[in-house]
Amino acid sequence: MRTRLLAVFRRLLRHYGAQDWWPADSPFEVIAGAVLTQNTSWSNVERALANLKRHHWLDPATILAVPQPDLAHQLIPAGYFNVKAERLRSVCAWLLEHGGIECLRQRETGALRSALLAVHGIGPETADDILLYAFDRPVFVIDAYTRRILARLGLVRGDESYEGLRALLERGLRADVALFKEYHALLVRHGKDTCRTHPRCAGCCLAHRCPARLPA
DNA sequence: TACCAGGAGAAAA
DNA sequence: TTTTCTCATGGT
Repeated sequence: MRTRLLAVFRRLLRHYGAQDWWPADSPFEVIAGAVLTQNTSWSNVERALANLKRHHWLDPATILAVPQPDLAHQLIPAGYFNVKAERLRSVCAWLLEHGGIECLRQRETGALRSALLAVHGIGPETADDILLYAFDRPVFVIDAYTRRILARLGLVRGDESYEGLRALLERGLRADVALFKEYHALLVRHGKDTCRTHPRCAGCCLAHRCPARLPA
């Protein structure tokens, strides 16, 4: 498993180059982006984040001080703006209640993950985005791309539970923050890449050496 | 026009 | 417990 997972990683890295995720200037921007990107394309998230930056609102205390309708208005480009305004406020309240990001860094990964999952609006994938990219914890993020691509490559079944698939990959690769960050980024990069031979294939190119994208 | 995108929670079955 | 519905904008 480890050998095959690393082989896929090396092929993706060779083909796309390092993605250097997460695109953010601060750990809090990672957290905000993780909430805003739920079921939403990143280009739309960038517009909402730009709105927050323009207003100098990209800060937990400020976001809590702003009236929720005003916050929601700035989140319109990211879609689900009422839901996301509430979720962003929930995670900001949680951060402040626990002394902020740097204070939370003292916590053990399992305890931190449980605490994150208890926050309204933070599910497994969002929690793991935050743990890996904001807290530098060796947690493998499972998203639709990961499941689809690795299933098409025959490395996993594809119908595993979120936790089952995460455990499978973390055991297979061993704890490596830098590897997990780059691997997830490359899977997303590949998943977004539309194959000219097989539209919306998301992964077939690696599996079948699609001539449209991978040299024979 | 219909579908999808870097999900999660509530409601219904 | 599992499945379905809701939230919503922007690009293809």
